[in-house]
Amino acid sequence: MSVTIKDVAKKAGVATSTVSRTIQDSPSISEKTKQNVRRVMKEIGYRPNLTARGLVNQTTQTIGVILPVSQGQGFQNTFFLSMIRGISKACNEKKYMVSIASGTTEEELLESIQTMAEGGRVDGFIVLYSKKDDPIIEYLHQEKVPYAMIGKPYKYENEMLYVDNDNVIAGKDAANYLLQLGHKKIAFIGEDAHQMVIRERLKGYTQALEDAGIKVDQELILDVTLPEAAYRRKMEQLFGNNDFPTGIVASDDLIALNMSYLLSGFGLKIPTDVSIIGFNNSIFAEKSRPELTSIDLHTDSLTSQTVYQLIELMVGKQTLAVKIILPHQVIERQSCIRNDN
Amino acid sequence: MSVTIKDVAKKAGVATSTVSRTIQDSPSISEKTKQNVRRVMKEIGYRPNLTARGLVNQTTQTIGVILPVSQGQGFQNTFFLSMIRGISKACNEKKYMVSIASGTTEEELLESIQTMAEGGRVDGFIVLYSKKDDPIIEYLHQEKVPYAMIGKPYKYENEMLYVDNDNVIAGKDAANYLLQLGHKKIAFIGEDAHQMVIRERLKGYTQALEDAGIKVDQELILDVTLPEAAYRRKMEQLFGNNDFPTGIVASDDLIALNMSYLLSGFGLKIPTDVSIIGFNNSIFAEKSRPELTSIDLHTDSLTSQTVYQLIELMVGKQTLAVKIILPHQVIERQSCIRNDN
DNA sequence: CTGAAAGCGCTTACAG
DNA sequence: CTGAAAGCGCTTACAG
Repeated sequence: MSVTIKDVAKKAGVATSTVSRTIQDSPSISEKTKQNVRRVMKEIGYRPNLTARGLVNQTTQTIGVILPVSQGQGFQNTFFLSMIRGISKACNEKKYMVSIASGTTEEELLESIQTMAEGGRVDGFIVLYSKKDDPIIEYLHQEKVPYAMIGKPYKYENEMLYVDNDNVIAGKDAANYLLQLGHKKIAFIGEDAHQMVIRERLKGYTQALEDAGIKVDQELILDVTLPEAAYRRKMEQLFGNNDFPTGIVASDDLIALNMSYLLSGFGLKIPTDVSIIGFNNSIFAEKSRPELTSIDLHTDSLTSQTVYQLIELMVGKQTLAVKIILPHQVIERQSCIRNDN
Repeated sequence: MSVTIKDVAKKAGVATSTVSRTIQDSPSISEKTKQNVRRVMKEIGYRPNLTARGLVNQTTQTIGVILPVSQGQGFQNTFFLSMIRGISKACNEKKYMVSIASGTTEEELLESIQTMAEGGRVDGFIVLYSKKDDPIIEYLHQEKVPYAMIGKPYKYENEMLYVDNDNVIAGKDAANYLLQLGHKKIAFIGEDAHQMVIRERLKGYTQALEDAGIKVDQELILDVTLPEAAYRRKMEQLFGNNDFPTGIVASDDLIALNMSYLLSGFGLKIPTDVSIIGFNNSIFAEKSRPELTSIDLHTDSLTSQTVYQLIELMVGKQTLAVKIILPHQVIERQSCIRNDN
């Protein structure tokens, strides 16, 4: 139905191969012919059929993005969407397309990834999460499908491409920021301790406290995914009396936001009573009142670097297991103040 | 590199056409041959090359999902991700893939959509937003690319496929819910009045109040996208004295969540002082404390219906401009109580 | 019930 | 500098 290379060739009075070569701007075609062909292409509105091109080149110019199996990832929502957007942006620039692989169960996800990979619909994948014993990673690895991870791998760390922040140091910096402001009793609130990111940030938090000569109290560490009742009890324990923590490291801006509301239930205000610092420097950090001090992770570079590196890998220019660690920085806003008790 | 239909044919001692037909489970092939061929396929790990198939069938089995140009859509984040997940789920089921079209500018978005559409990489699109004078819609319409909208179209309403809630009635129901609880002074907080959804919900809110014989006070209507200072001033005006609204209709759960925090700044508590109802019945409604009463919009059906209908349209089984309006319902939680002043 | 052949829209050696 | 031909991995009339 649409106009093909043949139509262009006929109308321009050349062979299809000549048209193909001018599309690729091959130096073996004279400038004159190229111009003529280009004119015709414009005239009849030719657009190359990417499917046909893909078939002969054995390449699809598309990257698959793998979302974690959906469940309880509530607070991470915003992170994934910005990842998708960032990847999409970098891909637009490189003339790649992006496909989404997602599923309600691990089987569904794997199935979808398999048909994409083996059906030749993507050249490679970007995995947006990291967890232990992940059959998806196992599959990609076994089948030697090109892939990259945003985050820190549990396994194959030295054999795969990944882009990440140093979340241990980031966690440390968050805690240090509060320590430096004079806070002594600092809590850590995270979502789902099984996630690599959270574990690392928690580790950094722990180190910072230890380095400051403060004994780490397990009671100060809270997991949002705790059952309702248990969570409520712990909150009561922590903030229900006068000896409450004056500082909080929240593993995510949204968690910080929710936290501030919960605190108001105990009659505590941010930052007057409690200082809080989040991660991601997301839109929520800017939109919440007071504006949230947050650790910026350069998510833009996270996505663009991943895309560029993965493309190198896919076109075979590079086979090394490159790791890229991006810097982070504290963005100071209004949710933290000095505490000199 | 990978195993093709030819390999299967040779090993099974049949022609490639026979292999192709057994893949499609054609009735013209004997059960015996099919079984033999299937065995061989399994044995040597054959997976059809979707690109090749797409080339001959002139179909790609993929749906493009169009995200709005990114800017200030903060609170909607969660909505788009759940749409992507829902679409992906329905597509997995129907053996379709999903590609993402997104851009930082309208030009970038359009460009990306064009190469997808004209490059033959998608069979159709789902548009996840609705706005006035949208060049994207214009393009899709002119070029007769199959597409569907989730939401209510500004233009071509009678010529296109869309799936939506009745947001006017939903807005009305939200306001009525509060009215019925005895609230008289009810505020409406929304994000970006240019969006169709918000306009509709606001309209419903207005109607409900009028129907109840309450004059609608423009001061009670707040737009989150207002500049910082102006927003703060309006909040002060509304909640800075004793005559504050006792009920709030928030156009989104996240806005409601943020609102509750802001209110705590005025010493007001949910639901003791102010009752609040949100939209989307999102994870935030469940996770916030108190749990949020919210209007469920059946987002799952929103996505699945859209996918099914769009597929019908793409395969040409249907050319009508179907509209599907999904029901909604109030999910009662703990953020609203009676008010008998 | 099965196979040989043409074709989907491109690209790329190979000749000239 | 340009063209004729083969081929990427499939599907589908057309014959038999």
